[in-house]
Amino acid sequence: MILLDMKDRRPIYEQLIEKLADLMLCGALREDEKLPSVRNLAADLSINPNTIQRAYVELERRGYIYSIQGKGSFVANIESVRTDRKEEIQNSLRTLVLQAKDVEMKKEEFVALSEKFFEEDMGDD
Amino acid sequence: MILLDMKDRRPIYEQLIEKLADLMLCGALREDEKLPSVRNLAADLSINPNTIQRAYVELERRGYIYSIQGKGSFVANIESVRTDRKEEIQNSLRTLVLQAKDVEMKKEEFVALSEKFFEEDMGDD
Amino acid sequence: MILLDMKDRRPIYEQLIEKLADLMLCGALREDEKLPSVRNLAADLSINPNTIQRAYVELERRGYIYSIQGKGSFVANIESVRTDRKEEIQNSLRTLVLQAKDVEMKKEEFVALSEKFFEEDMGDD
Amino acid sequence: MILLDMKDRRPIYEQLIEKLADLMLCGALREDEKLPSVRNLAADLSINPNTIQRAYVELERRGYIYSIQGKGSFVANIESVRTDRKEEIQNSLRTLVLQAKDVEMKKEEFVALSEKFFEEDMGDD
DNA sequence: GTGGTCTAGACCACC
DNA sequence: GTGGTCTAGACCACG
Repeated sequence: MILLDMKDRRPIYEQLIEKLADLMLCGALREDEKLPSVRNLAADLSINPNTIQRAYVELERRGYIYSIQGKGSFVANIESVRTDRKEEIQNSLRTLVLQAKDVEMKKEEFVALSEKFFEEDMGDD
Repeated sequence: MILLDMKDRRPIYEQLIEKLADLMLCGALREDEKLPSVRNLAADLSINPNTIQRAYVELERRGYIYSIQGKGSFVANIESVRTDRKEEIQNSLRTLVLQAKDVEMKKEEFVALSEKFFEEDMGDD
Repeated sequence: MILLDMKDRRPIYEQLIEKLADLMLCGALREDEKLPSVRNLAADLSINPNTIQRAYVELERRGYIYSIQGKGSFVANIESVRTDRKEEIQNSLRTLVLQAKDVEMKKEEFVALSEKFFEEDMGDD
Repeated sequence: MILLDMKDRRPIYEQLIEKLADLMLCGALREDEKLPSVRNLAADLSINPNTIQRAYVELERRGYIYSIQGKGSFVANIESVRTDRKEEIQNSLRTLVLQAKDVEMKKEEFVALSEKFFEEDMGDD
């Protein structure tokens, strides 16, 4: 269900956050559905429970999940996840455009690339 | 000439690399022009010479500059810098498009945003 | 009669204690009136009977209710509940005033806020 | 400089956050001043460095401090700390007023208590 | 069994 | 030396 990339320079807990958010966005985890327990997921991924816990804490802080002592962790409002992610994308796009202008890439070229990328992975959708 | 942001979470040597590459791209540093000496730049920016050295080593590894023993470091082929940066931008754009599709952002919306960002900072150009 | 908030971070038994005390204060539970049985209340709220039991034990410890073997639990002296609660409020207010002084909030501002809060929810009363 | 209460039910890292914020508010820690290093403070308080780290991370998340790899942690904008705290106090006060109304405490009594508390610790100021 | 906290000790990147 | 991440293993409160 979740694949970690140990070669990735980003910390594991950050990868976990992203992967879990992705699962919510793609519908694999639905609202109020129970997430795997800290210990189970740790065993599945063969990493330390503390690392899972850290990811869950951050997900809760962001309002993506809610945890209940003695019961487990559950998916909160998915729409807020989508909104957050959309905002992040806008920010990334803005800085990317700034960089594109630095290398004198023209608007037309940038847009053409965007459209190409949008279409080339259509099979995944 | 160079302003570092100590509060930026990225390592200083990385900021340095980016800033120096930017200076090459914008024409402030021309081909075969001499870069400031490690010690001078360290003094100017009041940071550790080791940090400058690390940035220069990385810039040389990427082929952006070349060093001559006893003479200093010099700007190499700027066009290659531009090409590299362009490739990085393409990769970033590809992953960004993938994320956009995850949050169900439509191609039209993405392109419209891109065009907006291209135009809104025209004054800075 | 009682609504629990499973997403509330406080333990359920603590919420139960507060809610039951509130019911006594507002007159919904009168002196010597019988409380619902542990099993009934557990069924009504669909939570574990142990949790109800824990709340009842604590309520008895505080002298808010008394239990008779084989008959059930009953409301004790409500006035003592009110007195207790009042004392807690005084303590909270004292520490809140200390904090207010730490952020250089003036007495006048604090009192004005208090008066505002007293009046703004009058409709609920 | 910092005293922890091991009997306090709140987690140590939370107490630490509060104490450090207090030190900023009372002027013992000034803007851009260096905080004790994670390891030093851990040794001073005889607790685990991880616990200090956790407090620092949360303080940084709230924008109270900023950390620089290899250099240390530093006090950020104190005014924002004060503003945050003030908001928390208002929220506490609002719920406290609601509770006061539940026990039929009159506005006049509440205000009188507030004023008394404001004056009785004047010696500490 | 579940989440939440803490300790002890390790390794890394950065300066 | 600094902060940042991770592991291993423990204990507690809750249901």
